[in-house]
Amino acid sequence: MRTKNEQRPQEIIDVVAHMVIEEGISSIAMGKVAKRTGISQSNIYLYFKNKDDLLKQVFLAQKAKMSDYMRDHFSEQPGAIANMKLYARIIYQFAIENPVAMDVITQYENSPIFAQIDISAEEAEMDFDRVTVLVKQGIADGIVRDTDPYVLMAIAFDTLVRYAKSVRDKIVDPIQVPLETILDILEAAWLAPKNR
Amino acid sequence: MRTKNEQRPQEIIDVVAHMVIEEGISSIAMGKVAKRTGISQSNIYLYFKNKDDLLKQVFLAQKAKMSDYMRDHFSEQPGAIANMKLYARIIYQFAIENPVAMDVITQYENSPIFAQIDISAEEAEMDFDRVTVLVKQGIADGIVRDTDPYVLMAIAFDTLVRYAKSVRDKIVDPIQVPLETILDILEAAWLAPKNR
Amino acid sequence: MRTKNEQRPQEIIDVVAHMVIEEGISSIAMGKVAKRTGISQSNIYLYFKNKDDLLKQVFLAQKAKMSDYMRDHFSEQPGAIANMKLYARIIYQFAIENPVAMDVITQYENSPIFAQIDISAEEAEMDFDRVTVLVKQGIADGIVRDTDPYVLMAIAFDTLVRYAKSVRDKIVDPIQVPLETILDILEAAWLAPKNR
Amino acid sequence: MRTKNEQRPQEIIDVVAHMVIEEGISSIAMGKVAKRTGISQSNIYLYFKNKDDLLKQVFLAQKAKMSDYMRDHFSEQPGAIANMKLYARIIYQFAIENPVAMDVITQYENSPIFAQIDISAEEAEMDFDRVTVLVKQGIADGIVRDTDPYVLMAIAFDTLVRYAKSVRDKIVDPIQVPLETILDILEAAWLAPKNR
DNA sequence: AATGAATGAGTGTTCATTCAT
DNA sequence: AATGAATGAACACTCATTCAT
Repeated sequence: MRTKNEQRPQEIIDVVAHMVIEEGISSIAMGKVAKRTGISQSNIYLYFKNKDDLLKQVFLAQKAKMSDYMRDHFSEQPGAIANMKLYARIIYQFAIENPVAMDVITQYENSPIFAQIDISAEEAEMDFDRVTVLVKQGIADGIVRDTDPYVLMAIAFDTLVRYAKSVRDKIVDPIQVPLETILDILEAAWLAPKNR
Repeated sequence: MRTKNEQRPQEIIDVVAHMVIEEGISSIAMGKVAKRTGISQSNIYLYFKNKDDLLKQVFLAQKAKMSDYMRDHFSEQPGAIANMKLYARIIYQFAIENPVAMDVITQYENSPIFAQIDISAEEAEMDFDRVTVLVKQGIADGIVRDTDPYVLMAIAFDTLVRYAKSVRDKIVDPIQVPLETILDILEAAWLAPKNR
Repeated sequence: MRTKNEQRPQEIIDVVAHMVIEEGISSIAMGKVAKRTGISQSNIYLYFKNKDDLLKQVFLAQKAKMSDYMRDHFSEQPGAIANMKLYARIIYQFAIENPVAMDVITQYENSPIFAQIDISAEEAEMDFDRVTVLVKQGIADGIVRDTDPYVLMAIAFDTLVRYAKSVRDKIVDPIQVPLETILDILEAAWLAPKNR
Repeated sequence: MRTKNEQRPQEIIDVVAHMVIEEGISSIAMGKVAKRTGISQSNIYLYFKNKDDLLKQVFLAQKAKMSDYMRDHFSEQPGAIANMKLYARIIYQFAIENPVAMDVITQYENSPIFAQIDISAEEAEMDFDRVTVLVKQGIADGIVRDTDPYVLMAIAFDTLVRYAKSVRDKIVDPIQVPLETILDILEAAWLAPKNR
């Protein structure tokens, strides 16, 4: 028998990820994927059950990339705010280093296709868990603003993603508005009122 | 004699906007649009050059709706922060009152379709112009944090959109985290450090 | 607007009927149908909801052909046996004159595809109704063998179909075994034992 | 050493026969066959030249089953009619005991696939040979109706097959219309007119 | 102006068969 | 001998768009 080409599924996923940011999820077509990867259309079905499965795998691969990146770079800091800042910093770094992955993730999360594809909730949710515990501690200690940690983290996430994208698209100049400024803004937003 | 035809394009746009949030941009089909509007398929081409044009008009219509809403509800307040808060409040109100329009806007802005369809940059950009002047004044007065106004307004925009969506999706409870809390957070983010 | 080509659906049905006897139901493909009719594949869907619908219409058209033929040629005779013989004769004549229709009908009725396609029972059932009443009368009069009329008619139907097919395929020589012989055999089978 | 391989072709044939009556010839797919038998898809081609060959072997196997059954159960009786009745009885019994085989046979014989697959005429023809000799003797003796023996036997065959199927499908109640009635009908059909 | 008819290109998916080991 | 990998051709069906009136 022929030996299996082990890298192929990953290769396909990578190609589709690029196609997603180039043309959008909605115009991903199995035929185009085949053409871009140079394998026959029917062959894609050896690795993926169907188109939905392929799209799901593409999304999960990017999520995994981000999770791995976070795991590799995050280490607990002294103080809730320091942890939150580190978290934000890592997201930015990831967005800069992996623009494709980041774009794919945000595009999926804003697409109704995403809702149709059956992705279990835990797979889909932003992985705020680890830092959320620390945020809660910060709130208990009176350092962090006493409100839903999800809201605080979401603000950070959205802001960093937008910032990274703006920098990439040259809408914002990172010299004039460096990452540190964004982190300062977020710190101000996070801090408990009495702590200012 | 008022002809029915002049309403038709708007009617089609409204229908498509609803279809976009129901099924996503990708599954908009001219045939379905024809069926939903009761207009013959070929007739759509009397009002729109092609599908891309239709989708573009749909997007621009929602943008216009938001601009109109802003114009109708915004009135200059004393103090930069008050203006910014009002601006944020209006965005939230619009998102709540016009979920379809808001969804369409964010869906488009996160999709490369957006880039492919020929929309001139000024049409696409968030219309921060009016409040931007006031923000700049606030910065000059030393009240508002001295950084790119676009960044400050984008944080507000993204945060409110996410908040409105989270409320709608019941991820965030508006009783526990009321709009005022979000505005407080934004105020903290906006204020010049020395003003805290 | 273009004027509708009214004959097209019928034309398609005729072509498919011929394809059925040439290649079998199972190898009917929309692409082949399109090629044979000379219209574009997508156009078939203007006239038929889908392939199942097309196959169903093809079958029903042949059934209708047979029903019409029976209606046009059957007239009540004096005596049950005379009626049954006339019925048998008409079936034979129809099979000879409409070999395609007859083949399609028998092929459908022996195919599991037939079961999958949703054809209401009354549409599918052999139309023995009219003659059945007369057979029952014959039984009541003691002329016809006292058993299920369906069985008696089915024997006639199967026998005539086989006979017509055998004649066509030159397995049986109609000079040596004329239709009258078959009818004699059937008469013997039908007659009540005491009437012999 | 008995190798497993020699049973494999037969095993495949049996599986396909069942699939034929479950889903019809048309939906037999080599992939499905492989899955059902647990043999790898490409391995089927070790035993069968191609799909047509497989289908042909399936058909011939059922024919052989019927021939064997006939050989095992038929024994010459005194009197032509007795022989013919026994023949008919055996066909019925076979149809009841081997519905799969019987269904496959009739499904094939009513399909042009049958004609396309290269099956030599003698393989395909109903094997009336043995009893035909006896029928001819009956005709010579003036007991059996003087006509083509093939016609007489075909009537019996078709009638029994239809009867068995009707009983199975509960269209005919075997209590109300027992096999003996069918045999009586056939006897009446067979007998030379003067012998009634 | 208005529209039903028409279609070629494309959609996702399955399939019989061959290849390479 | 045995089999997983691979594929081109086909499958049913949809679509954006144009045509003819």
